Amino acid sequence: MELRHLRYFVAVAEAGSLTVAAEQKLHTSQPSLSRQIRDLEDEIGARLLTRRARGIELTPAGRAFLDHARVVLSQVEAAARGTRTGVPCSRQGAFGGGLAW
Amino acid sequence: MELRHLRYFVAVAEAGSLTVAAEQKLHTSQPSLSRQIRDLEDEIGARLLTRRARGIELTPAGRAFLDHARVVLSQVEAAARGTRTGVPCSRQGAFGGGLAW
DNA sequence: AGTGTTTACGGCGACCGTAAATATG
DNA sequence: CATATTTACGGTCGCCGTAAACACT
Repeated sequence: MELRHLRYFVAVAEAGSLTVAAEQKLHTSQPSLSRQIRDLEDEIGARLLTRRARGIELTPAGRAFLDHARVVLSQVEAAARGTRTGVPCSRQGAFGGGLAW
Repeated sequence: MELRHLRYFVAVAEAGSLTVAAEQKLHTSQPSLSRQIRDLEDEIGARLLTRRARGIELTPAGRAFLDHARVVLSQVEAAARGTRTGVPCSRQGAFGGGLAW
């Protein structure tokens, strides 16, 4: 698993559609995104979203994983910025700037 | 940045050497590892370790980032396992099993 | 039929491994 | 001079994009 998978999954969950997430949020092709999400589900070993005729819907597992993914991504960003600027993590605000830890 | 960079950096920090980390922990080539660490430093915008004649040493920024990286990696693992098994994150032990969040 | 996702397939970029070069004590 | 890291250089694997096929309403 790579951060790319988390970024892709969050975008899909927020857009509610593979097509919309690919074109408007990730600026990649929809088939490529479909493959990455499939790979993520295979690695986790659980179905994260149900494919419907009009977009997708999150499974319970998908909703749980979405929370995890958001936290991880925000913390990665906070780690990079905090390390770069020398600001200790405990001084950073929660979410959008990462959690304090 | 990808999780690969975090995994590589943690291995190097724990081994205290690019060579040892590459051969014994990551089972990859040392030059490839060297490049990935360099890329990570470039993206963060800070030197994470000082190259010495006998292995490496962490900079203050490196020590800070190491803490971040460990937390992120453990949370990613916890997210995957928690989602797979259906166990809510709050029921998982801290470290080695990820933090509760 | 129309929207949306999946599968098939070729191209290209990035990581990787080997080998040579550089640095440090 | 020995150890360790960096740079150079091909090879190969995987991601990406286009096109066609499939599913559902």
